[in-house]
Amino acid sequence: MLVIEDDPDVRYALLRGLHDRGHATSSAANGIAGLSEAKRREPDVIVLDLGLPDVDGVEVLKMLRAVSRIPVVVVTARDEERQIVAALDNGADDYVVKPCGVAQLEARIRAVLRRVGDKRRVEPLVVGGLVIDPRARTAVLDGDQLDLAAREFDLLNYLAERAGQVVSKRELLAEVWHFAYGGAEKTVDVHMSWLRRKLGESAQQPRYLHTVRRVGVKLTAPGEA
Amino acid sequence: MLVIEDDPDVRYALLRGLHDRGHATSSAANGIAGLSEAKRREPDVIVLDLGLPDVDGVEVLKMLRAVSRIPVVVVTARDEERQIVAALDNGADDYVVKPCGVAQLEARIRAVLRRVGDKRRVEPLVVGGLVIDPRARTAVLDGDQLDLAAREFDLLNYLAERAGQVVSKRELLAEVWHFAYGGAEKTVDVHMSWLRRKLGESAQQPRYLHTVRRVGVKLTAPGEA
DNA sequence: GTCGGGGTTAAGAGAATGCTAAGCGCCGGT
DNA sequence: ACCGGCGCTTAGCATTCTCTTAACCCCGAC
Repeated sequence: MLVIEDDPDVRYALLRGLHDRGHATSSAANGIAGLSEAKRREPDVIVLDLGLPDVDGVEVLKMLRAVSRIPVVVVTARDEERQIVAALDNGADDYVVKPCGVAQLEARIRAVLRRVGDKRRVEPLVVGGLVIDPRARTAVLDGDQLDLAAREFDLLNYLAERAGQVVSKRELLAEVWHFAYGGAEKTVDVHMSWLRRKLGESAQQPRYLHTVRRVGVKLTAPGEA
Repeated sequence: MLVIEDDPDVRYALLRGLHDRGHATSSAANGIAGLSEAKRREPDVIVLDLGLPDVDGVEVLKMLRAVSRIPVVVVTARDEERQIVAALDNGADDYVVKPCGVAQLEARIRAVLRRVGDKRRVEPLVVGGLVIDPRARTAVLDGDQLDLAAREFDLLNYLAERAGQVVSKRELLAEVWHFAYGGAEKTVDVHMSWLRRKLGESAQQPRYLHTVRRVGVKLTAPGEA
């Protein structure tokens, strides 16, 4: 889910609301950044404000449609009704008139996803003896339910989504902690340690959580590389 | 499909347009007539103009909501923004700003129908020893009927529809309380507490209502994760 | 040996939650 | 119109839990 919206207040409100509902979110404050984000992240849905500072929203939409068919929900202020038509003609999947609540927006998003066939995974993630259900926020290891704190679960979930890949601490700070910049990487170490304890392993004898020195960490099933 | 709209031109335009698209339609020119039509015909959707000659549209909505949960799409002129908020707070499912085309209105109607469509379940919800009948608005726990206030029932029902999933308080405020923005999350806590009492459990010893710290709450059958 | 990374543990600050009680508005009865 | 009850929200306080920071240790590379 990518939100392209210039007003920081609105953007933040949307991100928070959508994140709370279990969407993985990212955002951009203008059209150019939005397009590059869209290409980089390949979100399942894009929420696009028409009133962007740099490029007209409809232009953004055209450029998007030139390369992908990611569903787009357009958000627009009232006095841009002509643009709504243009947006729909250029492949927008739905639109919402501001001001609108997050609930309404999310309903539209759900509807759009349903329409195009929601490919979002609803199945739990499985990595070896680990089963992670993001919707229930439960993690089961070899049949035993793990009791994880919020960050611990988010961390494990993020790594499980990328099982087998090395993930840098900086990336974790950005994606799991939602720190735009900086943040102490040490914090990640601490949480990793706790996670290892709860997974019944240690850094010396890792089973799932592997440190890759100077690079980051990797979650793999035991026995695999 | 019932259209409650005082302006004859608009009314006929809507009726004709909607009829042409295969909806069974009826109409009323004022609030009183609209309410009696709604009661008599039990339409699947109601299109409600806020600017009625006899009764304020929001009042009509309130009266409607007192007796039914038929989806309502509100139609409003531009300068009635406060009323939009009031309408949504009183249970409107969506709104459209005039002037708008029939196509647009119909899209909204479709979206609303789609949204409530899955909710038109006739079967009661069952979660462990809990049986919830949304139509009768009754909840039974282990054979005993629970005496729930309106909000308590809505809350329980919403959670039961998503049994096993974690739901955030903000989502609850949006979906159960119909607060577009903000709202005090403490309110949810209080209702949760009351619900727990009536379910014969406490936060320390939960059976159905589980707190997921920093995320939200989850309704599950006892014994399940 | 020394330096840079990591790993682990400990502890305090701050946030989130649970619950009681008070306040308030709405509605039905009189 | 007045009264009383009920349901909902707000306020406050106690309590629990999480996250971060800080400190110290270990290890491998140079």
